[in-house]
Amino acid sequence: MSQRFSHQRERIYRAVLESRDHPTAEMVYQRLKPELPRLSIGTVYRNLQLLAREGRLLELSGPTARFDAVTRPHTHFRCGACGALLDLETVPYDPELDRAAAERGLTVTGHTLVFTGLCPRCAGRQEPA
Amino acid sequence: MSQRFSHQRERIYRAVLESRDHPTAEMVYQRLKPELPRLSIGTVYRNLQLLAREGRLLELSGPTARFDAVTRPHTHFRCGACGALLDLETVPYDPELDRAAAERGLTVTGHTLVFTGLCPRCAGRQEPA
DNA sequence: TTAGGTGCAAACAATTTGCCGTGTT
DNA sequence: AACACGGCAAATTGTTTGCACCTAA
Repeated sequence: MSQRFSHQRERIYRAVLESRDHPTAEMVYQRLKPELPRLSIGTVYRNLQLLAREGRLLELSGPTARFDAVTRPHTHFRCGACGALLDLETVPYDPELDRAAAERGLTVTGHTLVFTGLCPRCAGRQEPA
Repeated sequence: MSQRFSHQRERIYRAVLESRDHPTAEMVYQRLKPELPRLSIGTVYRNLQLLAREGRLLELSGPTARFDAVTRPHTHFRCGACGALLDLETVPYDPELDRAAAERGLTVTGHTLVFTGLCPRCAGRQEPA
């Protein structure tokens, strides 16, 4: 788990830090390639993942797509350990949020609110289920 | 755009409807396989996608992973047309939400709130950018 | 009859991993 | 010297698509 200083990691981190568009791994790769011609896409994935695990970066939207027959906007909880995706009661959120989007000229058709953390089962274990 | 009745589609829809775990395409496929041995995974993907477009199902979490160097929980907006991912000002949401999760024994470490809709640029066009 | 739907397999795309030489401590 | 790191390419996964046949309307 210990880790040492790495040039590539810092460059990857800064590439994200200096971006305004929430880049994908591929986008980070393309941006760094001119400066770091020997950089490999695998390294980008490895480091983005590591930085996200450390909390230096935030990863938006998880891996595989999941579906829900309840189509009205509601709230989910994703267990970071076992990957379970649970429903939460629909709790009204501050409508101020919708307004904030509208003021920026954005047409809001819906929203997704996902909590992340640990489910009771995983919280009581060393190893995830 | 017209569509006719399809047994598989209904079974796929019902499989999601009767699940409590927000299944992936693969999970739906595995569950239906015993009853529909000739079902193919491609059909499952095709129909889940179609049902989601129609609004009969909700698709959670978008396609490719995107990263953000702002790690405190904040709000995003995804344009459904061009895929742009924008930041919204951090607007406080009802703290009731955190409490609701805690009451279910869930350890909440963060949350992701993503609005969906159209960005100003795409809202003013026929064809997405 | 005539589109739309499906199975099957091939094609793609996104992400991960093994191997082995390199860099950091 | 020990062990983390990075390049490269192969391997996995997740998802889409072309094609020929099937089926609802």
